[in-house]
Amino acid sequence: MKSQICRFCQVRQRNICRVMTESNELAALEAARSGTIVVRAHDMVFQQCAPVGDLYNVLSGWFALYKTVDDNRRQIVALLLPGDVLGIEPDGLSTNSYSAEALTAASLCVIPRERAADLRTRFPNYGETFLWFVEREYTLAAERITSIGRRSALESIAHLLVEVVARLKHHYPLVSGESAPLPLTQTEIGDVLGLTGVHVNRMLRQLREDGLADVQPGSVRIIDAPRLAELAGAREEVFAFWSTALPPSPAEVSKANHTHRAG
Amino acid sequence: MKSQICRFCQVRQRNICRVMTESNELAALEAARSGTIVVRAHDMVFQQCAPVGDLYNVLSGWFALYKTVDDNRRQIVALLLPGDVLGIEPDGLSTNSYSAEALTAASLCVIPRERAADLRTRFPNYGETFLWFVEREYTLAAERITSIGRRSALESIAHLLVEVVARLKHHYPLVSGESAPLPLTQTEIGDVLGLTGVHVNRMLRQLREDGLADVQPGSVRIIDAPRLAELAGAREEVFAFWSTALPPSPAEVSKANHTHRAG
DNA sequence: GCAAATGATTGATGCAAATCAAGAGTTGTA
DNA sequence: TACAACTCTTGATTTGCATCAATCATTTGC
Repeated sequence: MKSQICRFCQVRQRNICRVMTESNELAALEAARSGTIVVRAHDMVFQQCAPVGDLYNVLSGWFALYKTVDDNRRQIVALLLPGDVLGIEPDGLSTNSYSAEALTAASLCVIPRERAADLRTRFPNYGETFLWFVEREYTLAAERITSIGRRSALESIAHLLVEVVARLKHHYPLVSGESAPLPLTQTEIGDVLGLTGVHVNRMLRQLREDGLADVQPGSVRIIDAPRLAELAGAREEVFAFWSTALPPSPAEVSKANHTHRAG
Repeated sequence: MKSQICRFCQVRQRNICRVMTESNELAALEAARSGTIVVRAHDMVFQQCAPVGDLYNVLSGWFALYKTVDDNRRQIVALLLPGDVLGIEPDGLSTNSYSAEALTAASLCVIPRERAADLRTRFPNYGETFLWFVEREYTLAAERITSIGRRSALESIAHLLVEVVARLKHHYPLVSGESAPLPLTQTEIGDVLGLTGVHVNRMLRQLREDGLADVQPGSVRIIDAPRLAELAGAREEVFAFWSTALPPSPAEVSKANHTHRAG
């Protein structure tokens, strides 16, 4: 049954919807969503100056959010992985402040913006979880600012690799813990870190020669995790958070939703 | 009466609390807050690796959120003005991901973190407004990433000046619209944009010589707003948002809180 | 009212990363 | 099969910004 799709959703345990476990909550989710979008690699989801549209949950694939300064300067402001929220914009902004495109073949769960607000209001724990995901994106953005502003090219690339592998562990308990998909071209890595593709190439070669990490088209292999993390200036605890942290547990959630409905 | 302080709060119309207008809502705010903190310029509010503490509303003054890479590299990830929320961190992170310090003499309204969560849950519109402020910070962070990553030093300084003046208009309808306080040293401007103080100095001189803006210790004067905005690559609408946008109006809010309590 | 910081300003020099250029693989496709 | 379009790679050159260094100009403290 089409209307029961949320019950069988593969990524529900890893995204906002995880706090919605009871049958009326699942029904509310199913009523709120307006469909699924499947896109190919390099398809654009929405564009910077277009009117603000729907919200999305990333079901599969990678996305890049980016801003264009002029025709030949592009800055990726966020990388989105399965479970992440796509379309964060403060209410009152009439046009998107960034563009979004798929980096790989991907799929999205579509939630009209006002229905998401309705869910947050009716189910406070859904609201709390939504907030948690936005706060998490903010934390990543702050880290990115630090990389671009004050870390050397080598350090910030190392940091990005460690970050991505940590975030991926969220979704795929990797066999070795040292290898992961990385569907980014060198130019795209440059667009994330404010560098040119040429320079990214040289820094990747150095990481390889130094025996820290080996980036091949489509994948990363972490060779010496401790030294790579040290180069990245990584705080152990923060990466642990990215790889394991989840919003408040379903148990807490359902309790709070109950409390609220009862009060 | 001490317990009635929120009713007379000067910045309430400009911060999260603006949606709490009815007397039970104000009472809830007053019960939630645990006090006011007054700090001097350069006082630290909390430090990067310390356990996550309270949430704050900025009542007056400016604050800087920053990360330290090593002893001699510092990156300011956000500038906070009156009305802004201080202490955004996703639940589950046990230590702060950044430090916070006052740039001027300033004051903060203190809200224990779990009580803020309680307010969001009990008053869904407070929750929506809280989310709005976090989303707004995220938007600013994305813009900062773009400045540092893909704009020249001159462009990103121009952008910062336009941004700050726009955000200040929120609070102080300025007489001329062209002049504003800017309690940042040149080194601090550099720490915001990933530049050295020396280079900031040269770029500021150029802005002055080109007749775009005049930054003096403690203040900015925008001389040619259109040309400065063009140099900044500013989208008109976005700056308009920063200078005027507010979260959902009290009218909408009180309606929704009612609806929810009734349902 | 003098000393000691602190911040602003300017010059000289060095380097990290951009830009320009060109060849080698790869992938898609006509 | 071959052509077009990417992507990766490497070398040569340029440049924007950092670094080092010194001199002023303001504040702050005693």
